Amino acid sequence: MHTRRLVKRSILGSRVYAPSPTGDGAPVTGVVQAVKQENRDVSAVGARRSVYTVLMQDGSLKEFSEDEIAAGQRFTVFVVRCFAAFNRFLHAADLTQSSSNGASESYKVEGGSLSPETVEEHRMVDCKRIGRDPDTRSVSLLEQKRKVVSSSIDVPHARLIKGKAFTLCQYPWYTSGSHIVFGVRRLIRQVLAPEKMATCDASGVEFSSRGLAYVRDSRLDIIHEESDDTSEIEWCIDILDPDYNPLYDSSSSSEDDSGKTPDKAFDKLSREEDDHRRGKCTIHKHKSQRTYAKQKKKQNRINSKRPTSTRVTRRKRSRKVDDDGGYDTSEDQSSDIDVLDLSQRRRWDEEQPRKKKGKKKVVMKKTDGMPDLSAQRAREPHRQDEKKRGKSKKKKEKKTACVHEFLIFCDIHSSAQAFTAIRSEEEVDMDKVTAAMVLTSLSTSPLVRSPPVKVNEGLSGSWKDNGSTGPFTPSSNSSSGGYWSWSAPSDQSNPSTPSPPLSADSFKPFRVPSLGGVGPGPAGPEDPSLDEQDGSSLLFDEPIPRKRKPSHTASARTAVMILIPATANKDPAGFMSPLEIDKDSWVSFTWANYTVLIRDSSQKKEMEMERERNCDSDCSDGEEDFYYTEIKLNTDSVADGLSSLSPVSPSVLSPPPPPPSPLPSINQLSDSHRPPQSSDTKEPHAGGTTPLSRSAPSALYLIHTDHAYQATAPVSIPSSSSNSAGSASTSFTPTNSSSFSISWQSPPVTFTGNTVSPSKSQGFGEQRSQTIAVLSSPPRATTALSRKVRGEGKKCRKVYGMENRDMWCTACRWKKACQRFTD
DNA sequence: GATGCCGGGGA
DNA sequence: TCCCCGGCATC
Ligand SMILES: [Zn+2]
Repeated sequence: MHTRRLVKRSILGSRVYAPSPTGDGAPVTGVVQAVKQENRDVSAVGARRSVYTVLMQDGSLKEFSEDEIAAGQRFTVFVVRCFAAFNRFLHAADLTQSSSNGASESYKVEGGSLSPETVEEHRMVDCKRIGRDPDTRSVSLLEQKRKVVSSSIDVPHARLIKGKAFTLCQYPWYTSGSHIVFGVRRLIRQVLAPEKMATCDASGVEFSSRGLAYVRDSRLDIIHEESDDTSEIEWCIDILDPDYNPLYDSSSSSEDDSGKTPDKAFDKLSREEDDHRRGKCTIHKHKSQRTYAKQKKKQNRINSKRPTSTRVTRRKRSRKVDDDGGYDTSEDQSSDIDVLDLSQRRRWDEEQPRKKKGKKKVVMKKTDGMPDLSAQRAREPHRQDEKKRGKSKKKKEKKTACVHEFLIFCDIHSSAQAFTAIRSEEEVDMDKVTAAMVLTSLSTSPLVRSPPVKVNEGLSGSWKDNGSTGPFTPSSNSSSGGYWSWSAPSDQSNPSTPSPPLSADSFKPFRVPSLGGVGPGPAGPEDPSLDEQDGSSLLFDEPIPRKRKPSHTASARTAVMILIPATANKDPAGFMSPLEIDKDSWVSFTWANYTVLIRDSSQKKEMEMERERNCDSDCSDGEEDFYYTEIKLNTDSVADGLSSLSPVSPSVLSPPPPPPSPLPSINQLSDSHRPPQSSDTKEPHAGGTTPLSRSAPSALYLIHTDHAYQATAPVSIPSSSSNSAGSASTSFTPTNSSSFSISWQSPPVTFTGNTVSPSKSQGFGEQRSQTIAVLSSPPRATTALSRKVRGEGKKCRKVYGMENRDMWCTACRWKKACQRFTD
């Protein structure tokens, strides 16, 4: 299968983690040089195994089985898995373990406690226990993937919950005891198939109702919700009014409940948290406001609902979570209450040791009018059955869409769906291909507005700690539609950049402020300019290209996600902060025990292009633009962070062949090591700007997804140990860069470096000169310039088809340059 | 093979 | 000037 081939290819050159020679946990990195197939009967998986020849840092070549180098791959999987797990997590009331990190800081959203292991566990559970020991690395990768897949399949079920959960995450300050007003969105456009999802854009969503929810521990109880059209509601919750703090509201969730919330306690809590909230909420507010504006229609209704009345009772759907990780989604229109159990936050309990049934039983109760979950469950027993759920695919998908909207990782979601779809069609064995596909699909998925999810937890994570800023705070502004924005946690004033008026679609870059602490202030101060430039990072809003559209389209969407486990100890690898690569273009937040960095490169690219256009400087033609853009991207992203990447020199003609060999440890990439030449980076990242690098979570995994099904092999970058030095590290090879997926357009990780266009790697200046040169040479220039480069966009012919030739613009009819769809 | 369009040409 | 079309560079 073609795909398969692609995958393989992409694997080549990928950085992987190999078991450490010493046997202890620290893995070693290497680059895959070759992949051999071994036909073993891998009964279980039914797939053949691959043996990877990896070039180790020390220059030696070693062969590893898939299992052994799973890390990299694992990453891919991991991501998926994580999400799936997350869902589970959300659902599972039991995750009591909250973990590890003492994260119980105040606001942590619960997700924080998920440790990889945990994830694994859950996953396993979900997966029906395939019988693997999560910890065992020996498990074959395939197997792992498989599992993952399966779990991801489950995802759809969780959509609602997920959405909620995420929402909560976004607003970490809503801790137990908080009340929130939420909105339920409904997807206007029903998305039935993953394919279509791509088409779903933000416009397809509108608020259909609002309600009040109470955050209890990690659970989000929907106390009251109003909506007109229940059936259509997808139940994505959006918090509309962060400030609203109906202390008086009741609805407690305690189990027993009667519905009363201990106001006092609650109050206390709220107060306690208030401070936090305040600061954090700021930006948020913006969003809210906007939202409000947008949703005016509904507002009327809503208003009435507001606070005072707290106990509502209407329920439309209810959902429950099981301890065992199973969750119930009763998404049906019928249920009234939604309960979200994020995890166990003990806080509330502590304060009010209420009754929790053993673990978290999820049973939430609603106050008055809310029937117990169990009751509901009873009502909707069918839902409980997972299998059943599976059957009703349509439903699932539909809902998923909803979730999609809210997740930062919408893409992922989609991919999950895509995957699901694929799987359903044929029992696919989850192998790399599949995984790759999943990832790929991720990138294409439509995101409606997906706000970045931010979990502000008190992770021990290094990132957060740094600087004054505290946890990550992406400062983004709202963008699209004003839907999402993050607020800065600690600062009361919103540190984050004020949201400048962005074009509707534009997104500001999320900056990860001083993560390292080294950096100057939190957000933006460092480089305002940067913001502007890279801001594109998280634009999920742009119009979504059709799925599977060629990556070339400007709108191609790709997303890179990096998860950095907070559990440093566990993960041996060192880590590098992607931020280093391009801090401005990454959106980061913490999730569970991970620091998650996401970047939608396409957006970035788009922005860049836009900018370029505006500047319209040298490059006059499309082609030039294109290149220019590319360059820029590389520059910015890669160079910026990696600086060294640049193949250094500048000779235009000869792009430096990427030396596959030494894997530079990312850490080294850090500023200090930057090669002087990096030139291009426009942004002055002064030393120390790469905060991330310093802090370091232990391992970093990176995923790269790309539109075109070029499956990119996930790369895991273990930076291991050495922060310092430089031993091996030299500079990033182009390859690496690609692995980092900085330049989305470039082919998947081909190790060969992106030969794609040498020029790309060059600095601007160089580029420019090159351009000039070209122009100067008459012959060439003429030829080149003479013919207009074909625009990327579809023209009349394509749009309307030959059948409707009459609909074409005249130019098209005459075979002249299209006037209607100009690029 | 399908497109997008330039350069020619006929009417 | 309006329309077509061959042909070629791209996709
Ligand atoms: Zn046209």
